[in-house]
Amino acid sequence: MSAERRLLVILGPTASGKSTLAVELALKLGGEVVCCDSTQIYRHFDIGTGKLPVAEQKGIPHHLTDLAEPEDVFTAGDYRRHALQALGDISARGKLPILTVGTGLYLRALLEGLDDLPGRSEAVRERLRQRAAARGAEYLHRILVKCDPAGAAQIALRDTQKIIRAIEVCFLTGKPASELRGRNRTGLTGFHVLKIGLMPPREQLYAQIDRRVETMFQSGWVEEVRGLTHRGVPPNAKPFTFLGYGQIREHIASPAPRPLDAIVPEIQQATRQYAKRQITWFRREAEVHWLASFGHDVKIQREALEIARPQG
RNA sequence: GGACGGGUGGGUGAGUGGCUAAAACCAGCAGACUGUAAAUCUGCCGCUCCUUGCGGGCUACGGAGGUUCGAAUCCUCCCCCGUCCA
Repeated sequence: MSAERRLLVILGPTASGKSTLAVELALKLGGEVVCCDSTQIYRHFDIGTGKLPVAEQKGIPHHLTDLAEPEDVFTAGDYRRHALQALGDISARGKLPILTVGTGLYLRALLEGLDDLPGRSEAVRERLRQRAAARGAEYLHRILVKCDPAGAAQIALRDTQKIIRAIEVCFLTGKPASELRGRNRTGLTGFHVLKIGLMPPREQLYAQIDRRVETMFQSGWVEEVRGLTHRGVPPNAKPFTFLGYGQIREHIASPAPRPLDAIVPEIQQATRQYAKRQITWFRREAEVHWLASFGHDVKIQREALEIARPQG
């Protein structure tokens, strides 16, 4: 039996410096970076999703970005499949995979696996959406109560998105979704996982977020979006739901656009709220070595290296 | 100087005598979340006390008085703000 392979996980809210830390650690530990971010999956959406510019990658290979076209719907299941492949490849080359995690669900899907459930069915969803439009959102919840009472009890009346998924699973399998949960789930095996979490003080994080959004605009975010619309990416493409992209798209498309001065603070605010949701999720993550500052902080980089360095 | 309109909790803003610590929305805080997850959703949100309860007390709708059993709501005066007429 060969020595167990290792996986280093770096998680933290947006703007906490995960990418920078990952590159520094990769340089010292012979690693390659694997992104775990639901937005960096999409091609051509670069600035606003915070993809690390090639110049800052310092020659370290980065994986699992730019896997999907803007019109695609990429899901946690898709991510899991790609990630397993990438981890295997990197390890086979004798390199250390370093996962930078912004999307908690994707991390969980990779580490703990997903239940063996059918994927989305656009046909089923379309039918349900039509019914919801005709009969009201709470009508869907009543359908769910009929096909999966236990599951319905766990989902809020107005949480249409989760209700639709639960009904979808019922329709596709003929069984209540809640009954199928937790069976046949296989997590990641064969890897020793080490998690490092970045958690700067809230005030500093928020200030950093505000600065980062400004920087994105200075780097040509608006021009990027203009290019996307010229290229014909439809307004209802999924990536236009990502922070900022929808607002900027509208700003460009509107005959009477609101000034950027009004839009920037809104995007900063939405980003802070997003960071809070990430923090809520990550707090529950087990066995994380938490570091209370930013990944670009040299002191933190040293601490992280101490933690990550293989023991004796 | 005159005529209107308006001043409500961190913000916008509803409320014209009791059912109002005051709708709704936003912000803020906390939380949930296994195939859209940068999504979606939930709770709290004046202060305070305790036996934590559809519990008690206090403060609150520009200011000061007044009417009333009872006022954010009615009256008087004053102070601000906006629009219009001079």
